[in-house]
Amino acid sequence: MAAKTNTAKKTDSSKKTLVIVESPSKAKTINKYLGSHYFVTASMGHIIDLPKSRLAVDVDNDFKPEYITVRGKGDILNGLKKLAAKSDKILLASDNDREGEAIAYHIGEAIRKKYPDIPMERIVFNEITKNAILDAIQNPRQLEAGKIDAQKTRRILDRLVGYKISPILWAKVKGGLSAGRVQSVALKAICDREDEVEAFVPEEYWTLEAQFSKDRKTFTAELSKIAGSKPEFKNKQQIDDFINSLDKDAFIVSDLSSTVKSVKPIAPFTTSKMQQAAANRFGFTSKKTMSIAQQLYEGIDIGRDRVGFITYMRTDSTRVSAQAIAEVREYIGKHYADALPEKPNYFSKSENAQDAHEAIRPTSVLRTPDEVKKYLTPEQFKLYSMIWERFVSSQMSPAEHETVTAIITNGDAQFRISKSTIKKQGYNAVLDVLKSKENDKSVMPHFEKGEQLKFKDFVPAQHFTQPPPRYTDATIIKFLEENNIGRPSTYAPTISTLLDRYYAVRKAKQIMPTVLGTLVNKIICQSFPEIVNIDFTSDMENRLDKIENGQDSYNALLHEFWPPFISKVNTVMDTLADQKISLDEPTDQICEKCGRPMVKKLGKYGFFYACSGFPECRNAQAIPLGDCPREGCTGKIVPKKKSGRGKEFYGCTHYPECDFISWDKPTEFKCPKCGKYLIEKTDKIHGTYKLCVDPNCGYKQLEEH
DNA sequence: CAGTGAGCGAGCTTCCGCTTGACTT
Repeated sequence: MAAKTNTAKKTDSSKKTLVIVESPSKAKTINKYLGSHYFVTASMGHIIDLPKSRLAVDVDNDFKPEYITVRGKGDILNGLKKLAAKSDKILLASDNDREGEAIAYHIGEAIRKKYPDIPMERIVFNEITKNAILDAIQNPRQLEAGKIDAQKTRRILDRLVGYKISPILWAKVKGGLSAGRVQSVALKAICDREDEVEAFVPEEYWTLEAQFSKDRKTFTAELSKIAGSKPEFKNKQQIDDFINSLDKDAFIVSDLSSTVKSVKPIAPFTTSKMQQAAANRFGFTSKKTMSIAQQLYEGIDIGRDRVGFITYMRTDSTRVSAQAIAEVREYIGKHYADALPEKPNYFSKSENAQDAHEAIRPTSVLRTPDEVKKYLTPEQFKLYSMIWERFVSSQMSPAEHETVTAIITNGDAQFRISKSTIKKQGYNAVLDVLKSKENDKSVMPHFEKGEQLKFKDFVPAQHFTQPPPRYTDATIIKFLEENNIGRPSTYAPTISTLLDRYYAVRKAKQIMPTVLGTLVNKIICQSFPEIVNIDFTSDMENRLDKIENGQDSYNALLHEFWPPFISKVNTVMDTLADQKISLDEPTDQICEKCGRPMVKKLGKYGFFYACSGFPECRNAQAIPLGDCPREGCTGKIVPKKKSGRGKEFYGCTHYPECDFISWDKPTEFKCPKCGKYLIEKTDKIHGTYKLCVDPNCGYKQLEEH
């Protein structure tokens, strides 16, 4: 009897508790906190989902979804089951948000099918600290049906929209195209902006500055008002007339004022803000930013240890753990004592943040950029420095700027000159960017009120109004985030989708629609205006919140949405004519074989030049990326592949007469030294830099920043 | 780590949201 109890006890204590999280890096960290009585492992995101190959939603049967194990995730699921068999308890610890709840539910169900008796609990934490994890384990809860239902509804709605509208595009335009709740809104924004750019008519206007001398120095004031309103000069005649109307001996300093402005530091990074800042400061694409951030998150070798440098990089929260606040306050107190506020700064969270993770911040502020530079690639260093600076500054005191302004009057005309100085550096002390801006070079002498000034010259300047800027990675992400469309994990992939489908191209950071993108957008806007209206997603989110709170049944939204939607889909499919407008774009190339003009076409591998005489003339050419650098060769460099597969390389169109060949893709830039094209290289010492194709030339252009 | 030379135009596709490596000389 006693022996039996003993055995049972022994078996029990030899079993462990299984903790399942989403990210393997997170699993590693938590493993360190929990020790040997726990298995901590990762699901790597969703493992159960709708199959990719068919709709898999029974629209006649209450929208019952058909869920399967995601392709390629079978091994992970089996691994989880194996660990489950060795465990006497399972803690479902996926992220604390709508998707995480669904992941927990799916994993729980899959394991329960095989091992119905292992007890399971749901635990959540929104920071990866030892205390937070131990606290979560002490306070398990049940799965939240509302969240799971909300996720299911979201998933099905997106499936119905995407898989019902895309086939219309296949039928009416061409195969392989796609539409969806998120990508189609992004495409519409890009097309709308292009329309504005095209419709824009620049208007001429003139501004006026006046130069004076005082104390043997020249200073400049700009015309700010005439008779109390903003000056408007449309042409040279108008500005000349105005200049002639002024009395050059009547410039009087009429007013002096000074204002002190306090500028608060901004919140630490969320995903979208980090992507925007990295795009604006370093010109990184959002894809590149995320890949570098992933490296910093997963860990960098420092000596014999490997540590994660930043917290999780896909987040919509600006929240910071108490532990990190304490650490950064101690750091600020030591290094910037006069910029340590009495209390920590808190930043309100965005309305729709699901708040499963902290803000993006360094895992330890003690790893200063300078100290860890030697472990990082140049690009990792740039991104890490930016994250570190933003976080430290976010917990510092405001900066104070003083602006002194003098108003100079002449009749009813007012000129002004102002100069800003930093009174208190505050959080700026830690920001590299702003340090360089400090030396304001404008001259501002000391004035007395009523003083008459010694006039020197007028400087009129011609300007033209500028069109609105096209979207960039930074601004399209800002647009999506502000309208709560898409999530931190999808901003970068959404841009990639638009580029992969050839709906848009990126030229010198600007995102512009192609002929195809414009056509697809036109069809969707005409046939499904409600889907690409930004209210569609916010209305959906409101309904999902109600489902989550139990105020709405999970499929009421789908029952309302579906009948008018599918009837519209059917009508459009039956009535919309094939889009016969040609997607071909004219070029200035002439066909070498028959002399007809070549056109730019879109094939399944991207754009190419083809003879406009197709099918009589089947001449086709790759799009040249630059001129052949060989001395005396008039060929062009085009992308090539070994029998259609493998890594792309670049060769001369005059092959085999010219055998120039290279792995390096030409950039759009020309060498300022010899005129041949530049290539881009990345290495550990210089980061990404441009280089002349011709090693004999040797020109090298390192990136600034 | 080195390695290199096709063809596209009509042919089976697609969503959003979680998460990382992986096709195979």
